[in-house]
Amino acid sequence: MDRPALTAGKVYDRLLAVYGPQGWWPGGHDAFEVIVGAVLTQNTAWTHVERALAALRGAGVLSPERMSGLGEPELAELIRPSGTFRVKARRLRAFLDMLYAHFDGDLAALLALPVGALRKTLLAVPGIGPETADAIALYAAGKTAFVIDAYTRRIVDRLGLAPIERSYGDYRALFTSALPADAALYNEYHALLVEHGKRRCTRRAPRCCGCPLVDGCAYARSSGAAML
DNA sequence: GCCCAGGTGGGTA
DNA sequence: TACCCACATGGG
Repeated sequence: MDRPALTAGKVYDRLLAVYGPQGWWPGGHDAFEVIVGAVLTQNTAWTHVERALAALRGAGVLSPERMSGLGEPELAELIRPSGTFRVKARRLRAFLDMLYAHFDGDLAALLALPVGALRKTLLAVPGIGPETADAIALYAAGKTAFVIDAYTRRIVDRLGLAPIERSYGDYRALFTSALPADAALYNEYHALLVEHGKRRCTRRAPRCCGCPLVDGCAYARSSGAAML
């Protein structure tokens, strides 16, 4: 290596310098709304999720109690704008079933679990996978759970930092082993990776130009420039 | 008209 | 284990 490796901390510093704080669910948000959003955003743009959340709010069912009283087809219809709505209605129903079966509908009790137990409980719900479980643990419960998504994997891969085992856990360890266990940091970092990932270069770009994560590029240039 | 979005689970080899 | 596919709307 003729250049020092980019560390997780340095990547964060550069992204924050270029994009600024992202402010994803920075507290003060209703935990249930965050959980519903985490499920609705699966393979879906956030703008679509916002419409579905607005519909749920408008119908007055954005709480565990009220949503539980809804039939699955009715719920599906409300969240239609978020795409794969029948699948997501089933997943929200499965979450509520778990919440009532094991926590008597007490969301605060679920979210008070230690991060390991919370994650395990969430992963047992059909339709909640590792990314959604970590997103809920981090953004709804404020636990130190680092979220790995498709953007993060791609950015890590293209920086040449891919773990040997390309599993979810190994990507996550790449960050958690290099960073202090700080939920606010994890929150901001994931949001920054998403922001950067959305601005990726065109598929055919031969080389990165203006990307904040590549040494030698004028990363202070327009954030609309080609990215990793 | 095509591609993709803050994934997950089921099926097949 | 490693792919492939369904799920489905709406913005660029």
